[in-house]
Amino acid sequence: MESVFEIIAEPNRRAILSLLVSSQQSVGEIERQLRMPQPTVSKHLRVLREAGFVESTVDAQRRLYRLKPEPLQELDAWLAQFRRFWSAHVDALERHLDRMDPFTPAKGKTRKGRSGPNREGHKGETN
Amino acid sequence: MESVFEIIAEPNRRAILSLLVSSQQSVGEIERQLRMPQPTVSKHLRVLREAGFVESTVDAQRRLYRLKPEPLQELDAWLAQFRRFWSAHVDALERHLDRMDPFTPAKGKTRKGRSGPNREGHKGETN
DNA sequence: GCTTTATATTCCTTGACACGTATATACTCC
DNA sequence: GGAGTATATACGTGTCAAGGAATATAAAGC
Repeated sequence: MESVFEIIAEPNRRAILSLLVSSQQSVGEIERQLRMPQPTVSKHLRVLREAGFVESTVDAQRRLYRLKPEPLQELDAWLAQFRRFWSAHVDALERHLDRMDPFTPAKGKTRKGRSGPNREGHKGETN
Repeated sequence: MESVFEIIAEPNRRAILSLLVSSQQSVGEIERQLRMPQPTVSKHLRVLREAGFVESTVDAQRRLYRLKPEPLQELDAWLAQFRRFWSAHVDALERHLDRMDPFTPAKGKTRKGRSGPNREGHKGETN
């Protein structure tokens, strides 16, 4: 249970994070809004806390939990390497479609069959 | 094994994705570059393919795998909800530091003290 | 057709983790 | 100080996925 990625793999934890994005919440509030048993909430909060996703503040018997940005930024940083790719991909797709159908009325969808070669060295068919 | 998040929780799968971002690769090339057993590569590729992260192209006995953008964009979309938060957080942190240490030479910016109340209702100490 | 090369799949074992239930800790208020 | 409230932890259990080893599928070339 080390990496940022494993932490957010759990749906309940993602729900908690999404809930905390608006404002800090006590354990009880999370429990009620997400309709999950209190021990479950506490356990997930523990994981999130130890991974640096949240921090807690004591208010009498309550603990107020709020988000910390660093781990999510780390995730964002990992994702960054793919952004270049997918913008390039959109361009390539557009060129590809252009080649296939020069008469597409831009945003229209009346595409017809094609006959030209693939871009790049594709030698077979997509699975 | 449904969600995008569970898919990328696995380190080897992330390695494969990172490898494919530069260009498409055959199973053997992935196997050699990442130094993992071939069945492992094939199994992870299967997961990635079924989740839409990659697609494959047949080239004789080889299969060339390449990235598909959609699942990663979905991840990016989820992350988007937190971006607002963490830009706000940077501002808050700066105000906080201002308050704590008025004399920090902080990268050339002379910080001055302040006196206003905290934002939000913090009532205790951070753990 | 047989061998080599490339990839996929099956079977088995193991470990991690999420959950429920029960209990512990801690604070408040009367 | 005892009851009530809020949160954390411990323990036992079931599930599921990752890994290794062996094998299956399939294409290429001689």
